[in-house]
Amino acid sequence: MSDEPSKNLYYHDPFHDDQQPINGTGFLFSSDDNNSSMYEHKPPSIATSSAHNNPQVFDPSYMSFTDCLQGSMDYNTLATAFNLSPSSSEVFSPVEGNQKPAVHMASSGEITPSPNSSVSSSSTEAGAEEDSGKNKKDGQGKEGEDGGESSKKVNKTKKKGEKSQKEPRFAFMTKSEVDHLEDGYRWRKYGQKAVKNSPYPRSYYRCTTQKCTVKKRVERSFQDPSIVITTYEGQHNHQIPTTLRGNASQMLPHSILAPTPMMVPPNFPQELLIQMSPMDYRGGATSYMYQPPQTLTSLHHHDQQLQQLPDYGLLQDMVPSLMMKQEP
DNA sequence: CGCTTTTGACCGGCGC
DNA sequence: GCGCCGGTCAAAAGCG
Repeated sequence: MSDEPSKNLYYHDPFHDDQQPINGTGFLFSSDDNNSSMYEHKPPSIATSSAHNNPQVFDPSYMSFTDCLQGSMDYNTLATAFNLSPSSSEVFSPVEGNQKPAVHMASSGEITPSPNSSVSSSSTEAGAEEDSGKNKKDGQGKEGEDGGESSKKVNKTKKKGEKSQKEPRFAFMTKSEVDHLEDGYRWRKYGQKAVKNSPYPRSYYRCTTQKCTVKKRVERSFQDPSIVITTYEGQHNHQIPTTLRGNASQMLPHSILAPTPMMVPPNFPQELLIQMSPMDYRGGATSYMYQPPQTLTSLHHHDQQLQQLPDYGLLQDMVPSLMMKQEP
């Protein structure tokens, strides 16, 4: 693997083949429609084989994807958590259609090795990957009627009618040597597939907590092997299992959800913003942390705390001062 | 022994 | 209708 900081990253759309040049790193979100961002993730301190990799924690309150997922922090914070420079975060708004996704880079400061980056995403999984039938067998209730078919027949009873509701999802790129980044939750790998046009496979994980249907896909960019693209789908309906370095759920100060308005792309889909709203850190793979500077009106499901304005206070404790320069 | 990973098969959607 | 492809299943293997 190349450890050298790549100058030009290419984001290989997880769901499509188009890859776009990326300078530096970014962070991409994606939701129903999809969009994503990417940030750099310092490779695990000591090349842990690949078992558990702890994202270069920034100590006191260890933050991880989880934090991000749960919406207790914005991706700036998240970036910080991974020793990334916030300035290297970018957000793209997905665009339905083929229109080129709008890339936005937040240059809150520029402490990054990588000047500016331009990432484009277009992971419009809306159509195709829609979930080709997820929801199939609720949970895992396979009737196991193996009958007599020696051939392992996957008798899945998926109702085609119900197009399984599209779970909110988001993806982000991480610069890491390990594929499966530790995020506080427990995941069980349930599949791996070769990715077209890429030598790297895509792994499928499912949250092991009962009744939790959150899934995530992890794949490595073939353009830049040092980049890992993680896509979360669904929301956790439980708290972070207390395991990893302590009680993760306790490490997240509730006020870490300081959004960075300026990071919101002008034309960022409001719907996404909504879905990206912070829920409490009780769970929710799709709680995003930033809110549009102005609108948060049309709320959907997770609108509970959407409207509350972020509290930048605590964030300051967590993130470098530079990130705070952009407060309202 | 229980849980996770591996891996080939299967399923359904989509494009041709 | 057929083939491709992404996603998932589930038995077997691996691991602590």
